[in-house]
Amino acid sequence: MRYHKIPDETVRRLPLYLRGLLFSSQDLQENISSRKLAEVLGVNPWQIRKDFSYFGGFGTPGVGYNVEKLTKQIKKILKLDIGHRATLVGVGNLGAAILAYPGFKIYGFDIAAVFDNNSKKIGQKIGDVTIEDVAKLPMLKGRQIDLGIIAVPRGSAQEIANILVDVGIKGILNFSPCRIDVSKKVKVITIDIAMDLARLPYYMPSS
Amino acid sequence: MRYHKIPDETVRRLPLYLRGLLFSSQDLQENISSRKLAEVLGVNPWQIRKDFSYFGGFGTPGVGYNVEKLTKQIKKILKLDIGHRATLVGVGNLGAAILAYPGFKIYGFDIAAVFDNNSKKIGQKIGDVTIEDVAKLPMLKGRQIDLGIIAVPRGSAQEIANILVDVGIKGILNFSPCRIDVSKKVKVITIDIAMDLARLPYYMPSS
DNA sequence: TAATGCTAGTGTCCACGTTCACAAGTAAAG
DNA sequence: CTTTACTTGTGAACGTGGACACTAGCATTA
Ligand SMILES: NC(=O)c1ccc[n+]([C@@H]2O[C@H](COP(=O)([O-])OP(=O)(O)OC[C@H]3O[C@@H](n4cnc5c(N)ncnc54)[C@H](O)[C@@H]3O)[C@@H](O)[C@H]2O)c1
Ligand SMILES: NC(=O)c1ccc[n+]([C@@H]2O[C@H](COP(=O)([O-])OP(=O)(O)OC[C@H]3O[C@@H](n4cnc5c(N)ncnc54)[C@H](O)[C@@H]3O)[C@@H](O)[C@H]2O)c1
Repeated sequence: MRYHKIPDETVRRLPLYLRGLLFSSQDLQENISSRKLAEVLGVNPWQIRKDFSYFGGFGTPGVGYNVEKLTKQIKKILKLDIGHRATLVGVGNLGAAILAYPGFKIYGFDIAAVFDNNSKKIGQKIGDVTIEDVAKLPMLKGRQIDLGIIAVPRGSAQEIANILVDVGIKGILNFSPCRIDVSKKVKVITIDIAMDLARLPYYMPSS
Repeated sequence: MRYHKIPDETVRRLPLYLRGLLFSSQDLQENISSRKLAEVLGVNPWQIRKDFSYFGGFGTPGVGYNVEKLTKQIKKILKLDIGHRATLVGVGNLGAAILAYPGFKIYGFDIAAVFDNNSKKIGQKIGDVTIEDVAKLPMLKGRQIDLGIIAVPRGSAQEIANILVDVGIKGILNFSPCRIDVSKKVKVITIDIAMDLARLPYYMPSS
């Protein structure tokens, strides 16, 4: 294998492959072929092989990929081999749903601290975390948290992001429908659910 | 302007432009330049102009784009000029959050029917809709609903999707972390929040 | 050992999308 | 009218990523 810059699109797909491996590991097959994995996920086999080839040979011709080894490799590439601790800011409708969602665990994420500014919510315990006052957010340093999840109203998102960056968070998942401007050292991914819904009608045959 | 196939990536960005126009329309400026809009959204001006150019000239050189006209045009292209009625299936943590979310309105969406299979929830009224028994989902036809939102556990997602297709839904927004297989006539967009979070660490400097 | 069947890895070509530079158009000021 | 400042619209160059075909490797069977 020669040197290759890894395409962003490949990185985008790796979690999908990982999901496929983790969810279909009930099959208890030791090996899985690119054809089989592609079938499960609804993608092309050669896309999968190409993506993996950027990182060196995982598989064995004639056999496929060892599920356990492949899973570990992808986790390592995505830096999910070490667990990550996240903080959630804003425990409203969406925040509460995220907090209750078990789906982050399979990727090794742990929501270890949550904040809100509503005095009625502060102190409440949800699952095994207690909602803290957002005023104390700036003191988060040293609690080994490297990810931030923003679920506050749009007007407060940038402000919260600034604090998160100050306390050393390296990645932000933002649910507010707005741009967030931070140091280039920090990666921000914004999910705007309404925007995704908005492009659905375009593809629908006009009734 | 000649004939051009509209790139998918352009369609993906149109809702973003629309969001920018709708949220910054408090400025009450009659016109907005591509430079200004780009600044607000954090994208490139020429990308915006290129995207708009696929649909013909919206703007006026030296002046910019008329905000109202542009807004209407984008809505028309995305088929958001006519309102859309959606049904939500699964009123759990996430479903409830979506139901409470006012952000769909600006794109003209209305969640007009919601379903669940939990007898404790059926009959409950949230906002101005009442949760109906999912067993009655197959009888949705004729209620002028063309969009479906799936927020049920992974194992039930495909089953619900099949019913939605049967009753004539043309577009599905799926929050379950799984593939959904439907007729090619129906557009499915799947949002997997955990997957987005999972690619965040890759971009973070290893501490 | 030889033959067969399956699968990974990869070089190459092609399609698509982004970037850019510039011509052409508008408005306002001189 | 002329000049200046600004903005759109777009052809063309460029870069990236996807589709594919083919080689090489492994395993199983004869
Ligand atoms: N609910 C959804 O389905 C949904 C979907 C997409 C996007 N969003 C976005 O997610 C964000 C949250 O949505 P929501 O429905 O949970 O809203 P919400 O009003 O239910 O919750 C917001 C929470 O943030 C808290 N909060 C407000 N300002 C704060 C601050 N400065 N610091 C800390 N906490 C603060 C509030 O006390 C509240 O608990 C919004 O930006 C919304 O646009 C929500
Ligand atoms: N909560 C989150 O933040 C989150 C994030 C990403 C994805 N998701 C996904 O969204 C889906 C829902 O998540 P949730 O947290 O709301 O789960 P949940 O368990 O809180 O809610 C599921 C709801 O669906 C109902 N339901 C179950 N089977 C049904 C059926 N066959 N027909 C109709 N209703 C049915 C249940 O009664 C319940 O009310 C899951 O697939 C989950 O993976 C959730």
